[in-house]
Amino acid sequence: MENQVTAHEVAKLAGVSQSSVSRVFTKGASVSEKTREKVLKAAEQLGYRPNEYARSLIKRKSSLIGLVMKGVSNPYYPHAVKKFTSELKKLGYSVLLIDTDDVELQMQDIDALLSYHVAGVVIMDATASFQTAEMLRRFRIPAVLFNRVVPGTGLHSVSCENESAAREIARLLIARGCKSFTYVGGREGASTHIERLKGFTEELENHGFGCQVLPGDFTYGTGYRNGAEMIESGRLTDAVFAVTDLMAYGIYDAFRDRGVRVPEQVKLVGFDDIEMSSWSSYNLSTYAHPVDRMVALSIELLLDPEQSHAEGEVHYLTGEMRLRGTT
Amino acid sequence: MENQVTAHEVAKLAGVSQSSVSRVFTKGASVSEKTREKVLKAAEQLGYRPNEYARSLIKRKSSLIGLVMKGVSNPYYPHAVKKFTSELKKLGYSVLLIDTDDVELQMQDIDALLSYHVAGVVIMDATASFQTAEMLRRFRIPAVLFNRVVPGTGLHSVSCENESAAREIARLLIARGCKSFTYVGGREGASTHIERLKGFTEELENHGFGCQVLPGDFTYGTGYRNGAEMIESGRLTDAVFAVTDLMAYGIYDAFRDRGVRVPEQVKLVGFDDIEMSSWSSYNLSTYAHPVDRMVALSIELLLDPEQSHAEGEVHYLTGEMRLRGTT
DNA sequence: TTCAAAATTGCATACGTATGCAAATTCCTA
DNA sequence: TAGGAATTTGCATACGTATGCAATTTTGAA
Repeated sequence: MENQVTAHEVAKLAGVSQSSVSRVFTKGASVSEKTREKVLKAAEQLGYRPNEYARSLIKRKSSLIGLVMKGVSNPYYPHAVKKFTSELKKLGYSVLLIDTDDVELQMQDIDALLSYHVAGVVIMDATASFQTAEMLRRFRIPAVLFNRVVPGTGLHSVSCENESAAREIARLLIARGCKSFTYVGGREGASTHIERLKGFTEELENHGFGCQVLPGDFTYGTGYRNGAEMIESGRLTDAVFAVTDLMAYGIYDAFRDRGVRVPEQVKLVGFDDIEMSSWSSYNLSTYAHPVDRMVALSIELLLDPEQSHAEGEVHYLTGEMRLRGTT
Repeated sequence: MENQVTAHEVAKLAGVSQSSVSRVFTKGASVSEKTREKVLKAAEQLGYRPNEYARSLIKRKSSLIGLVMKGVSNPYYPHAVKKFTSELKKLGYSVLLIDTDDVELQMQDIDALLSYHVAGVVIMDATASFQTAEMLRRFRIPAVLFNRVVPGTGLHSVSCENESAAREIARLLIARGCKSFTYVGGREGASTHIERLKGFTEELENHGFGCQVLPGDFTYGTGYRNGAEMIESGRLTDAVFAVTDLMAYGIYDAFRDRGVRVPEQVKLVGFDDIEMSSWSSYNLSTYAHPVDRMVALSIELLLDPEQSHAEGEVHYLTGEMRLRGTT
């Protein structure tokens, strides 16, 4: 950085003023074709890049978007992250990554977002939501909760049609002739868990069926334990709906290890459609998130000033059922 | 950002000069306890955060580290990413994420790294290495290749003891009584592939054994196809070593689908020890990367001026064998 | 060819912070 | 209490770029 090439040096070499150099690199500014060529040639020769710090400072506008996640619990997120970075890059934004579950660092993370005056924040981590949301509101930084809904924060949410998807799954299992049902859930309070539980149990009730509800936390391990316990306590049902694919794998493996066959004895459905679900070891029926559309909408909400300063709303997008071997 | 609170406003409220405010937020600067308190109080009241753009500009030093990855092919990387962000945050750095496999955006990605004059770059993506490495050298930006070695770039590499680990795996399989061997590889040219292949085949040769080598690309799908083909062409061996866990899963599933039992008929070993390997559906024997130490060393190399400007070296760290159900 | 309109250019300044320097204050010792 | 050393403070400036304004050049029509 000490040997930084500046617009002044480019200007000198090109025989123009610093302003002209700046205008060449500022879209929407007017420069003659002749100077543009001279400047670009000199710039290439020197390896000039506009200094983003000076630029953001003078424009009073950041080109960074904060991406807040916590750990790597679910392979579903890396896909979304990649989509975000690609799409944002096309719009000229870069991504500031916040990814830790160290509570002591959380304040530092928020500081970073504020120090860089990020143009917006995407939150993929529920636990950070409350503290962070407050700060974001205070500093009027546009924010979107991705795949979660946290009532009362006033932030925009972009989520999947969890409830109606869960209803669809219920109807599917009924149509397959199942008579008894289990729902294995996620962390208490998580909107994905709440909404999927609601849709599933209500739809079953509409058709005159009850539902066994088991607690979970979105992890494979807990899925496995739930699956094992269902068998050992004799509470196995005709159908199991797991709140995420990851938990479904655990349940499936617990069944397989104990000789319970899927789908012959039990039908199993997950949620997310992460890559592994199409692997032959699981071949899991599941509900696919409309990830690309969710990302696109999130970005739109963040960057449209109309939207981003409006009171937060919840946007539910429709995904698609993927029928595979477990039903 | 338009309603940015500046050091001047804090200074006015606290009744001191802007310089004093700056000194309170600059570590190593000398301020009296009295002014510090006044300033901190005023700062909190106004919600002041030093503007990182102005700061980086005047100090001519970035607090950003670029993290370059490509897609999400291997669940191994998210763990490393998280570790990087946490450790870097402790040192006062934030992470600029580059994550795309869109070739057209690659130049823009490099521009971003240069525009922000990142203090260093961690590269987790082999394909970007060549183009990017050249740029990084030209602009004297410290860089570390993580889990890959690309000869001739002059960049530091932090990697796992692939070769000796592969030898250890060969000896293990021999000790288990295997007589015929297969190696299923990764993308041609990838250092992890080359080194593991070399260690494995050489050690087998030392003991008088040959080895069938099958081409691969690090993906589950190709693992599966290789596994299937081995059976269908009658070239199944006593032991199979896959270049990554991900490929091992594919091979395993192909075997399972065709009634070939692991480990009774075939012993199977992977590499990486990602979380799934301990799941009961695979319970895969594998070699665990020393991820934490690899990350720590990478950061050390990046931030130590002595190291970062020295000619790049390859640093191999020792991991640990994880014996599970497939051997 | 001439002259007004349009386009382009350079000058000067501002963004918010860090820091060398000199002035002001505090501290310590005699 | 005096007076010199040490600490703290404010002033002024610089970092590299974008942009309003005025000066200059180019364009186009008569």
